[in-house]
Amino acid sequence: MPKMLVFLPRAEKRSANAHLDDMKEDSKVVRLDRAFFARGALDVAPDLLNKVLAVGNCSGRIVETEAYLRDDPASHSFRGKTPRNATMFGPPGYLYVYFTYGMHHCANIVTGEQAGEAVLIRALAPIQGIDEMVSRRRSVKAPRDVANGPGKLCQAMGIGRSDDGTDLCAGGRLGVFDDGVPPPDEPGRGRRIGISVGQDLTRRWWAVGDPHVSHPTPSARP
DNA sequence: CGGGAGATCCTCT
DNA sequence: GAGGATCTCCCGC
Repeated sequence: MPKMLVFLPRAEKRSANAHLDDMKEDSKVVRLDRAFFARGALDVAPDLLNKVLAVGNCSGRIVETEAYLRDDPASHSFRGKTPRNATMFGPPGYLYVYFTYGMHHCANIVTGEQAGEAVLIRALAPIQGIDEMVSRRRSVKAPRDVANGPGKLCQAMGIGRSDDGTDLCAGGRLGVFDDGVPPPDEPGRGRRIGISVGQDLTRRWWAVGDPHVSHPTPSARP
């Protein structure tokens, strides 16, 4: 595993993986394994709420997710495998990153058994490496606006198309962790954001009341 | 805070 | 060519 050198503050003497090293030393923190992601996206999506997405020195709590399956016209996998969405048809636990609108990236985690399904990570509550995340986010200062959207969180975490196909269960600098905080007992559930088809499906989940959720109100009433 | 327009380019038809 | 699993800026309340 290469030591990734990101934009660490000069005062920081820790390695880019210091955060992950800290998490490994904490017995309460465990990396989610293949089995977690091998389930259906409709089960994984709500279970990912309150889990921690880590990329090198930065991490954030997942507070909003959406599920995309093959039966869904809004899913990239709806019309079959292509060079772009190939990762979606691979094994679970891999990161599927796509580029859209000519300027944004979105990060998904492949679920199920090679069935072309994945869970879109829509928002994070920053935990560690906040300064670094802010530095990658133009003029945004408010912590609330650093990663409260799928494109924003990719920019903040430094996730790009080159990260597509990364195995999150392999122990690398990208991973999802359980730090002991359980998913919400009653997560919000409603319609997804920014799609023109498959709008009837309620496949979006979020942590109710968390200020980092991208769209707290629009889909609150499906 | 909410709505609307424009940016910008990769992907598939 | 058309259309995005979006974001920022700008306007109005």
